[in-house]
Amino acid sequence: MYRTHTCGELRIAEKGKQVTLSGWVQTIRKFGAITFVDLRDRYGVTQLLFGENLNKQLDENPLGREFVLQATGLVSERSNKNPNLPTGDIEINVDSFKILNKSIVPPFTIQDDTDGGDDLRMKYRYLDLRRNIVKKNIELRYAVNRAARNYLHNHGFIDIETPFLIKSTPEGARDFVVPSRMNPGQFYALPQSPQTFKQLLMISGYDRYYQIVKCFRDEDLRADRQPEFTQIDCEMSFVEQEDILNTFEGMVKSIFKEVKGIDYNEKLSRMSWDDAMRYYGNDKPDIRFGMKLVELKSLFAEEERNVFKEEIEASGFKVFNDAELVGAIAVPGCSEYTRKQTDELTEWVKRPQIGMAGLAFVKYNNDGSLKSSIDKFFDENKLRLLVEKCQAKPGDLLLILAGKEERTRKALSELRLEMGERLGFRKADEFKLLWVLDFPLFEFSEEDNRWAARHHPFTSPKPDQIHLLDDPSQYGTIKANAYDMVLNGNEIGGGSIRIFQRDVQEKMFSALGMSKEEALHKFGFLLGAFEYGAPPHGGIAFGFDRLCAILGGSESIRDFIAFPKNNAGRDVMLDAPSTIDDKQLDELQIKLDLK
RNA sequence: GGAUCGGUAGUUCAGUUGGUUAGAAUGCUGCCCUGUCACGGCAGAGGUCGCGGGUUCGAGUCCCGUCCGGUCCGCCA
Repeated sequence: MYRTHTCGELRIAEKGKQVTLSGWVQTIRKFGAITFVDLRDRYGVTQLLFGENLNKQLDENPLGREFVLQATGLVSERSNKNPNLPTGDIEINVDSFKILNKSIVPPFTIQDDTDGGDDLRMKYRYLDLRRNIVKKNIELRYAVNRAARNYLHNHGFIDIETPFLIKSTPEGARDFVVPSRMNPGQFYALPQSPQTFKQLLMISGYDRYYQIVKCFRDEDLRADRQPEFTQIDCEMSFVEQEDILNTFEGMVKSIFKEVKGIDYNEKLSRMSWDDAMRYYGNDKPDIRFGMKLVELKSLFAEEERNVFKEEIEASGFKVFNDAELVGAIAVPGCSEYTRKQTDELTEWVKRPQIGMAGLAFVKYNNDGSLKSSIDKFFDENKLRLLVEKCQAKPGDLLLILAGKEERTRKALSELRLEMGERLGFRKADEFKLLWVLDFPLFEFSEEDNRWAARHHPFTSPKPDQIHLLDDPSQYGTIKANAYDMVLNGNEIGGGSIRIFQRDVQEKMFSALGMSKEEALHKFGFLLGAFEYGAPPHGGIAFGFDRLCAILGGSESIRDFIAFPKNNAGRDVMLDAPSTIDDKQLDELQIKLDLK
């Protein structure tokens, strides 16, 4: 028997028991005649005491860090207790031990505050996973998984697996493809989501489906984006949007309760997509703090802008002149910013990623006076108007951006988040959930010069707007029965009520610039299925990795995935992807012609 | 496709204006130590300064290229 107990469970109550533990050597502390060893396993750390009688044996079989050790001895009360350790009242007075396996010196220390860099940790991920801090994340992930499953099971959902080798439909993200040996020249695609399968399951009558499932997208990575990631994928029949919102509000609250012990009692806030864009410049607002965007253009009436035109252009601040959007945020308590600080913010918005031409500011000083970077263009009355419009308070710093609508909105949003971050308004232990509703059905793709589905092509328009699908000039105004759940400024879930009638779906495909033949070729199976009694249905999918990361207080999902890819999509441990043998290529009848 | 930061001891990093033998901490090895738990003390080993080229009397330091890693933009229905 390798062990009678784990390294995390022994307490003073077990004093006097003869036990055997197995685990990894965390640290060795040698004191001449006696030696302390901290033995670690998944469950914790227990101190082993090697007395004088074992010195000879230790000399012959020296221990090292990360050796796998089995030790038998008596549970003893420590003379010096360690209150920082759950097992800190006891130690094992070892009378025999056995080295089960040796270890070479690990490339980084297996500790919470490891000295290892990311690169190295990923290369030796199996060692990194031994670290308590990473183990906690992996355990948290399982807790979220379990909480979701429990909730969904208790609400009548069943888990049905859907295939991974499916058909490529180049709509949306780029597909990962897999060559078919038995069908030379043909390829499977890995699913970006089980979307069409879960809709087919609704048609089959499995009216509550879920799956915690891998999805694949061949797009560039980010700290919160991996090429293979996991979704909590759900679909329901005979439901309206309200049913789905309530059901999954419940699921997320249940996850909060079970995983974090948080009672999220209030009903989730709801915001229209229009309002999200207007007040936050963003379809996933972080509502842990205010600093809403204020549109100021109305204050710069045409004639007044013209009055200042020349001066403004001469000053280099011409953006006010022909700006599509002039917007501001009132940053609380920053009116005392120095020139250096405002200059730094100006540089910040000028970075290519933000791409603004400049930044104007108004300091609303605590004594009520105003000081701005645009004093020479605007008299005090005008500045007062700005301040009032922003509902600023003394002590606030107004930051004003102007330019092209989309870019400026985005920049204001980024600036708001940045200032929120700098001022400590984005606390990792505060959680604010939000539904964003009424997304536009389409967005125009400049690249393809056509309308594209904002969510996906199976999303239903608002029922009273379905007729607008017949009028391309109205595409921009159609709203969808689509919804996102947002947690602290992150989209954690999104879904929609689906189209379930063949003619509507055909119109949708046509609106997306797909010919009838093309639609049949790509989605004939779905169109056909719609003709056999498809029920009204809708669903949602949650980004499982991202949800775990946020609950774990991290921006990066990599620490919540046991074996993640790096930012070039490589697994640095396996060194994958890699080339394959000529034999494999031959079998697939594939010839490489690399450019 | 683009921007940006980084690459120096096993590891994390410092290295001034280009100037003698490239440092610190930690880890590692050895010795000492009977109550540590970030043990302590003494001694020691450990370097292709990512790689290639260039400028220079002289390059870790400057320039060009390249590779690797982090972050971001584009992209991600």
